[in-house]
Amino acid sequence: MANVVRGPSMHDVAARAGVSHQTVSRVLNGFAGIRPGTRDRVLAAIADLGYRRNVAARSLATGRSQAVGVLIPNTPDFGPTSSFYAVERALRDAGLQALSTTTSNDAESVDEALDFLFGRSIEALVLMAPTRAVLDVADARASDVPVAYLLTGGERAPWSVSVDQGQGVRLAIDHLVAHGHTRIQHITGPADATEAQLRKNAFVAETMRLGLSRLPMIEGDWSAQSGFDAGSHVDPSATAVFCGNDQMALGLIHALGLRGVGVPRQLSVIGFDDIPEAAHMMPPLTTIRQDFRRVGALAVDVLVAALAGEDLPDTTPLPAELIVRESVAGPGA
Amino acid sequence: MANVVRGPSMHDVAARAGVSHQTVSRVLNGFAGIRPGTRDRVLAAIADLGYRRNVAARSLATGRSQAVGVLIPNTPDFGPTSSFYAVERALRDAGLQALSTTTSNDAESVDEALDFLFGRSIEALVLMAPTRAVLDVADARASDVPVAYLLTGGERAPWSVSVDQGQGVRLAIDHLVAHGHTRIQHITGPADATEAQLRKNAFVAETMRLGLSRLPMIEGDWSAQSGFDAGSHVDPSATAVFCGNDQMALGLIHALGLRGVGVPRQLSVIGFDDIPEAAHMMPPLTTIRQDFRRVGALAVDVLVAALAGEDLPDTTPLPAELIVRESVAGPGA
DNA sequence: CTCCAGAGTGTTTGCGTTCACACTACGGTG
DNA sequence: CACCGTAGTGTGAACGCAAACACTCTGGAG
Repeated sequence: MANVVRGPSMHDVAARAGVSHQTVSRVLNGFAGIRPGTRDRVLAAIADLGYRRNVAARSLATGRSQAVGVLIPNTPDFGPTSSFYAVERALRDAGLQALSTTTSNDAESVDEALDFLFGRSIEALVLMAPTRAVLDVADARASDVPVAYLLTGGERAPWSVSVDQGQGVRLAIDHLVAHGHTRIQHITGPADATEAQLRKNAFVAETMRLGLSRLPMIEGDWSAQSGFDAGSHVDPSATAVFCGNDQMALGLIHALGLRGVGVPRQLSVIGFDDIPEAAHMMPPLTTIRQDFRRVGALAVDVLVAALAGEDLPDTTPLPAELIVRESVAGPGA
Repeated sequence: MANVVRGPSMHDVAARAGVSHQTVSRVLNGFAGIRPGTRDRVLAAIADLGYRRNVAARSLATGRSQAVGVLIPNTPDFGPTSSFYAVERALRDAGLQALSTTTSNDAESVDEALDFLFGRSIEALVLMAPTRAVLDVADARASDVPVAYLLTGGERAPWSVSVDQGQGVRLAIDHLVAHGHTRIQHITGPADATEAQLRKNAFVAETMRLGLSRLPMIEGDWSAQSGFDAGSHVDPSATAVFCGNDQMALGLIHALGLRGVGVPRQLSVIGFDDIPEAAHMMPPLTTIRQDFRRVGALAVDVLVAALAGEDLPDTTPLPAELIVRESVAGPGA
């Protein structure tokens, strides 16, 4: 305590401006009813002294932290990262502080991360929960603050913000079908990932609805490497593959190339996400775009509304968008 | 203030345990000289009440925030993101709180971000400064806290943590030369990016040292799209291209493919960074790997040492590593 | 001229914690 | 047996701010 340099306090500012510290507080908080001359003197004193309000004292006095926790999966993937950046920005714009922490998907790690966040008395939480395990851990602790869910694909509505996975999948399948494909195989994301399951379920539902052949699914883990590995398990009779994300599509196309299978000449491939690299893969990848930034911003809107006691904004899942490039052609074209 | 629910305080715990609040504090802070029985009673009371220490009050009393700011460029690229996650993790492991905020590279945005961070009275700062502009803004404000620099490529030593850009570039050039290339062209990162300039300078130095042909440089902006655009400006006499990063290499290879130029048959390409997708590009990309996570962790080590008043750890730039794949062959192979 | 309303400002208290210091009880020493 | 050191614990103040309340002017109505 002794060796810590403390900056000027309100009292110092007040002394210099010849007013009371309360007046300084009022100026700072934009209260009405301050004589312009007084306000100017206070402002000048603040500038002179380089005064900054002490956040700790403020939050102790008010009992509010102005902090919102953000739990981020520790994989530097384009989607979650984009959403996170959007969340951070929106939070700051709303005058809130983002308290972010990364975590792996195991229960212990999540629990520890939540301990950290709740320990800093966050007022709300953005939970990026790619797996049910993460969701379960979070559910296990009664949270007295509002929580917005990301990456859960609509689960926990209306508190979840998402892109409509089912609609995105249908966009993909219908595009393949429009090109004449009936034997479509699916490389899924990891079994524990909520969005992977949603895409898988939607894939099954849509192929059944359209009466398409049912080919075995191949499970990947989102990584390009797993897409590559999946390449050796592609059904010989398949004419198109719907990949759970773009990275796996990249790996798959690599593997196919090694086996002399041309995309899209011999096999069509469609991805999901539309990462920036998708446009420059060989061939450029036809895929389903998700607006990650918008999703992140909307999550903050939800929390801000909740904190203000207002009605929540509309959180029906946002539409995905088909991006047509060159990895899809007719079967046997 | 009235409508805010406040949790139990030290006094509540003390009352329940039949001790003074000071004893509770001592137990919490792990002071020696507490009778085991007393400690147990306090611990039990804490558990019963679900007591959590109030961070605001603590930091007001100590004058320390335990918070370390992290300034992140708002581009969700693999490298910075990986480093950021490593920083966040290391900070938490060190008992510090990461206060992260993203920013674009313009002065105003950076200034605003720094306002935010310093306004929360951070004790140290991890500055991810990809451009000189960011560095300049940060320099303009006298910071009384230690700052660790990332992405500056060794500038601001010993406070900067980086991968040795020069050595990485030499690795790349030497690899190309070993394959018989003498006409190597360079696609640079954006002119304002520090690391881009370092790579460029190292490229010039190394090609001169080896007496290689001097071909015009092409400026990109790190994006795959800019690499693609660069494709139409590749010198016809070049036999190899050294790309400032992997994404640009991806775009370049795409553009070359469109013009019927095979990689590496007709032109060799080498990247930089080794993003996870590099292994599955067509062809798999030979590139220079940077250990982003290690760099992030080391930045925290620097700050922790500085805060503890200890000697700084060794921050000589870390070595880059050549990853040989298939995008490099002999000229006219 | 007195009174009152209200604009503008000051005073006091409390937020939950740590720090500095004070106190108590107990055992050993001279 | 008085004394002192020390282990264990308590007391009061301070941290910087916001909230509640109290005060002092000024000008206009009566």
